[in-house]
Amino acid sequence: MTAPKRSITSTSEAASPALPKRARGRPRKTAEERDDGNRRGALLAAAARLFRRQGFDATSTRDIAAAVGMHSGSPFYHFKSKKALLCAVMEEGMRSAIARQAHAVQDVPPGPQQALQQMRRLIRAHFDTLHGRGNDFVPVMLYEHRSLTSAQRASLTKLQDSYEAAWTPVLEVLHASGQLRAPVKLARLLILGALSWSVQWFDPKKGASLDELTEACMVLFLKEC
Amino acid sequence: MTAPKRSITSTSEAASPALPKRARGRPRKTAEERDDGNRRGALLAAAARLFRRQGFDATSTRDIAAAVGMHSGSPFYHFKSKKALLCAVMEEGMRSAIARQAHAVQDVPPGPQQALQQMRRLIRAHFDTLHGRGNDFVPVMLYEHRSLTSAQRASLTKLQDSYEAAWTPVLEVLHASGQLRAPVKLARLLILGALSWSVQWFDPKKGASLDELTEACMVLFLKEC
DNA sequence: CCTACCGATCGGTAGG
DNA sequence: CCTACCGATCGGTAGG
Repeated sequence: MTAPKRSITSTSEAASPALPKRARGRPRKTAEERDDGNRRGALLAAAARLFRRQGFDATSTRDIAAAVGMHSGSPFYHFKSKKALLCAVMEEGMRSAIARQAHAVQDVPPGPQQALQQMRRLIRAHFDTLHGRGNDFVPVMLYEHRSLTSAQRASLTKLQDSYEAAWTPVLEVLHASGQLRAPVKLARLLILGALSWSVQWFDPKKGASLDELTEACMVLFLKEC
Repeated sequence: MTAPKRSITSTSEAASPALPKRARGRPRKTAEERDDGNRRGALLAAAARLFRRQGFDATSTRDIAAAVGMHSGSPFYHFKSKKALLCAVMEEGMRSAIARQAHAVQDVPPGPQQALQQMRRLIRAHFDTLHGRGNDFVPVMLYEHRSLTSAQRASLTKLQDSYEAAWTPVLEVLHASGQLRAPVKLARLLILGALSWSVQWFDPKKGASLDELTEACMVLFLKEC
C-alpha cells in the first residue's frame, strides 16, 4: 500500500501523513528539524531552491530527497508526483505573494498622493516577492509554467488573476489623473513584465538596491513623481 | 568513425558535412526540401519550434529528428550534442535579431523627433523578433538560458550585449531631452524586460496588434508623445 | 519514511 | 545519414 487515498483539497494533491505515529520511528538524522510533521515543508523549500537554480527537468526527485536527508522514494509519500510537487511550490509562492501584497497596500493614508503611494508599495512588494531571502517559489513559477499539466495551470491561473487584479484599480486611478497614459490593461501587462523580468538580471549583491529599482520604475512608468 | 573533427569556429560546434558527396544518396523522402545541404537548417528550425513549444528538456533529439524525417541518431551528424543544437538555435536567433534591428534604425531622418522615431523602431523590431511568423529562435533563448554550458552562455552574452547596446544611445538622447526620466541603464533593463515578457502573454490572434502594443510602450515609457 | 526494484526514455556512439 | 545499440538516469511503486 502506498499513501492512503483521500479527498483532494489542493491541485498539488499532496498526501499528508495519515496518522501522526509520533515517537515510533528510529532516531532522527540530525537534531535540527526535529519539529517533525514539517517534512513536507522542508521538501517544498528544497524543491523551490533547486527548481530555481537548475530548472524543473534538470532537478531529479533524488536531488530533492537528498537535500532534506530523505531517500529516493520518500518524496512520493508526501507528493503524488514530481509535477504535483512543482505545483505545490507555485501555489505556496502565490499564496505568500498575495498575502505580502495585501499587507503592503493596506493602511495607505487617503489623499491626493494615495494612488502613487499604493503603486510604489505594489512595485516594492513584487520585488520583495522575487528577490527576498528564500523567496524562490514565485521565480520558479515565472519560468516553469510549461511543466505543469493543464489542470494544474488552470488552478494556478486563478491565483495569478487574483494577484494581478490588485493592480487594476490603482492603475485606473493613475490613468484618470493623467499620471499613466497607456491603456490600463496593456500597462499592467507591460509593467508586471518589466518587474518580473528582473529575475533574469537583478543581483542583490551589486548594482542598484530594491529601493532604487522601485523609484526607477515609478519615474519610468508615471508622468510626474 | 563519426563526423570528422575539425577546427571549431562556433560555440555550437556543428559538424558540417565534410564533402558534398552530392547525388550519391538514395531517393529523398519528399520532393520538397530537395535543396539538400540545408538539412542542418531544417534541424535548426524544427528544434526552435519544438524547444519553444515544449521546452528544451521536454524535447528529445528523437522528436527533432522525426520532425525533419530523420532517424534518431542523425542529428548528431550535424550537431555534436543536444546542447550544441540549442546554442546554434540561439545564435541564429540573435544574428537575425541584430540584423533586423540594424535595418530598422537605419535611415531614420534627422530632426527633433529622430530619437523618438528610433525608439519606436527599436521597440517594433523587438516585437517582430519575438512574435513574427517562424521567429521561434529568440523566444527559445529568453527562457532556455539555463540549459547552456557556461562557455556557450559566455559566447551568447556577446551577441546579447551587442543587441542591447543599440538601445543605449537612443535612450541617452531621450534622457537628455527629458523624455525619459529613469536612469538609462535601469531603464534599458526594465524596458527590454517589459517587451520580452510579452512572449508569455501576447497572442497575435486576439487582443492588441503589434502596432498598438508599440504605441502603448511609447506612451508608457516616455513623457510626451 | 526506507528498501529494493522496474520499465521507459534518452543522449550519444560505432560502424558503415 | 541509417542501423543497431549501450549505459545511465529517472519517475514512480510494492511492500513493509
